[in-house]
Amino acid sequence: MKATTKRPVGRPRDDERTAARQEEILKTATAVFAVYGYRNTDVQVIADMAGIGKGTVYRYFPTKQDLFFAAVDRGLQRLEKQVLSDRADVADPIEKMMASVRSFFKFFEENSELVELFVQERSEFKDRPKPSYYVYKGKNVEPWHEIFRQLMKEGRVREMDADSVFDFLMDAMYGTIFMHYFARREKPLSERTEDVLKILFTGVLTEAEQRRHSN
Amino acid sequence: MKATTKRPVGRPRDDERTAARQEEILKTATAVFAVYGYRNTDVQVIADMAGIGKGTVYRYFPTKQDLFFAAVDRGLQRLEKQVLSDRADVADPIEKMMASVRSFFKFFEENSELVELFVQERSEFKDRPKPSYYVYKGKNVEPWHEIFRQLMKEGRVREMDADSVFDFLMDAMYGTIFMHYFARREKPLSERTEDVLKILFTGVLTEAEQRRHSN
Amino acid sequence: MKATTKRPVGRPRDDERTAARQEEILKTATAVFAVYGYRNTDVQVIADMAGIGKGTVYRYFPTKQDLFFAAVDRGLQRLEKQVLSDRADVADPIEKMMASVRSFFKFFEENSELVELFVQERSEFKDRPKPSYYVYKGKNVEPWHEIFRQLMKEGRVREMDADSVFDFLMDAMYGTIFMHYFARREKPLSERTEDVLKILFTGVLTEAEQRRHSN
Amino acid sequence: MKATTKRPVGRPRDDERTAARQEEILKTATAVFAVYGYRNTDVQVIADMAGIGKGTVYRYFPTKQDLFFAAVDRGLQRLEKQVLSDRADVADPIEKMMASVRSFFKFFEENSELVELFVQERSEFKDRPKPSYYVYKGKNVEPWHEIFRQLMKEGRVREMDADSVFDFLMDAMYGTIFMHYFARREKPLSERTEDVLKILFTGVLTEAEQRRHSN
DNA sequence: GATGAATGAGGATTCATTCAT
DNA sequence: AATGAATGAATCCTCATTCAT
Repeated sequence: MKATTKRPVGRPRDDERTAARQEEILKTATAVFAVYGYRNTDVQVIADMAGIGKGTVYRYFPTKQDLFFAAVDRGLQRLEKQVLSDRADVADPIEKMMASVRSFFKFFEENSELVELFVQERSEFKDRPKPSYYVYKGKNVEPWHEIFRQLMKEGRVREMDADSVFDFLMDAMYGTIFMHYFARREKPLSERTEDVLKILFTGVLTEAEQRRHSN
Repeated sequence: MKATTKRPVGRPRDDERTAARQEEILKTATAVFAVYGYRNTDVQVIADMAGIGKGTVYRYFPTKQDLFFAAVDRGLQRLEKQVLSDRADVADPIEKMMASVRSFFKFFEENSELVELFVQERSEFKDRPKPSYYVYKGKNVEPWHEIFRQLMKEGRVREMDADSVFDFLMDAMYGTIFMHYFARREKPLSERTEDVLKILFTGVLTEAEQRRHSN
Repeated sequence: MKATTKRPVGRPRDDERTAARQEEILKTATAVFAVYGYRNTDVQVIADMAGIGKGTVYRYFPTKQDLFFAAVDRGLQRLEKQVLSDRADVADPIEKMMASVRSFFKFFEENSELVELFVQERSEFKDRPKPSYYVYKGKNVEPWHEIFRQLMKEGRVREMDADSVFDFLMDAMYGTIFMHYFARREKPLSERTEDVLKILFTGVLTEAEQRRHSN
Repeated sequence: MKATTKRPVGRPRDDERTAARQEEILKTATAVFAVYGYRNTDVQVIADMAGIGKGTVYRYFPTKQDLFFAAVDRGLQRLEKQVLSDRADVADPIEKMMASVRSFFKFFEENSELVELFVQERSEFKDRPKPSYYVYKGKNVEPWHEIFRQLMKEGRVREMDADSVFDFLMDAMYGTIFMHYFARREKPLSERTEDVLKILFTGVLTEAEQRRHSN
């Protein structure tokens, strides 16, 4: 049996250095992948931009694919962290929704490279068992369902299938950021937030038409 | 004496055969690109699946890129044609909207490879001057604006910026199809149509909450 | 059994037409090969420039190589014809030499593409049993030897190995045209004729030095 | 404490090994290009003959063209070096000329592949800004002019345009080596040296005829 | 005979990954 | 541990030649 890690002193700094370098590589890789695309990116370029040797990159990430996935996952974690943080202090469920959407758009406005990474993940790795946004959604589906159920019980949100609402929300949100960058809109993403929330909340029809339409 | 037809005495052109073969190549290419992705697709495979020589593919499309773009454009044209056709006989503007959305979803349900092509186009050719959906949107923006303006004048749609509504509609629609395939939902896309329309039309809030929210 | 060609009248014009077309192809091919080089020349381009179909080119010349060789040979024949014609009326052997050299340079000045063809023949077909200039030289070696022998007998040309003189003459002549085009000299080739003849005839040393050198 | 050498802690460069390998590649490439011709040469063959991977060849020379040019340039440098070295200890200008010509012929006798490379350079890269022999000539033109001027002043070389003499010399020299290999002469090139020098110096005419001819 | 559509062998180049130092 | 030299599998594209019309 090997000795268990118990050497008390030694060089504990290395772990830190390792983590910092890993983060540095991921940051660089994210930027490069976003600009050139996964297939058009030469690992050498990432190494150069990170100021390290190519072999070192491979020391931290065994394959280019691993590196890419790690970059995507890092982005997802940062997204999740920011959204959770931004809505943490909000109590009212509707406000919570609004805060989430705002945070979501703000994040992608500041990290637009991530949109590219998501698209590339889908484009290159159709068969990745757990595409990233999927994971993200998975983790969030329960809390959101909870919010919706509560709002329906309170009579603030129309009685409808919680899944449908949630899916629509996700689709509208992801669709908005995708299209924003696909279509190269110039209006800042954050400025679209209120429009999206308004339509999501109240729909496009007038009250009268809504009623007529319900029959 | 025969009419002087310059010099071509040899094998006469067969435009029909040419067009059919081109269509065949595009169909095959669409399928193959969708499955393997642009970069992972070997033109040889397309040729094999189409049952022709590789040189023939290059005879019809000078580069792999040209072939890809042609496949995307063919898809767009078919989409446009179907949507226009499906809503042609609908008079009421709101019914027109509904018919469009239904047609749109139906089309992508039947041609899900196109979703892949769109994603790949963005992923590989970020700088294509006119990404396809963009063109599609461009052509449709004016008719839609017209519909919205009319509906607002009739008091059937809330007074709001027509651009915002249109963008939201596009985002929600494209977002829905993207997410549908990204997230590998199992529910058929067509079944989501009514949900999407309903939320789009009436929002998620109850009437009471909508009013409260408007203040 | 097929009828043997005995129809007395018919279309005797065809042979002429065939010959003219063959000549036309060779002329075009010479120009195109000279500009792009053998390997970089697409037979399609020759066909296009000749205003005929590619298949027709292959009807006249079974392979690209055959076409190239035919173009070279055509050039050689024209060269030989011109040189022989230009010196036909000259009686004095030294004048004959001068006329030949002048004619040679003049020909390549007017048909500089041929220089390219010769170079390419050597570059691409090292193993051609009978490289063109070789053939040319072969046909001419005997007449020239005769001229030299006569001049030596008359005491007008120094006693030396006729082969050496002939080789030197050929080398100096071909060397001059090669270098002229290789080095892209601007002075017309024809203007070099007298310089070359003078050095060839009298050498570069002064009389005094020549004598000193002979000891 | 060690001197701070930036970051490179990894495998140290081995400039010597690199230079040796580069030289090895060029030597192999020269031989292969000479035998098969530029266009008919598969870089894989060069790699195989050099006993290295194809990728390694491309690591040293980014394109096949670069490799070819490097091979030509290496040949030229060796030629120049040898000629300069062989005539370095010769003081008398005429002896210098003779030494140069002998050295030149000797070099190409021992490096006949270079003749092929020169021809191919012309054949494939007509538009290379500075064809090799051109560069060679350019570097040598001034020293040679100096020699000629001096000889004329001393009354050892006939008064004539130094350019004409130089061009003739170059043409005769290059022409001789070209023709020697084009025509596959069997007599060793070095044995032609004296013949060439003799004619170059004294011409072919007898003294009497030279005089008659000068009028 | 003439034409040009179809074919596929051939070859340059890229770049992920390995591994000697 | 870090580095970058070495490798070769993978792929796009060209174009001589064939052959149906």
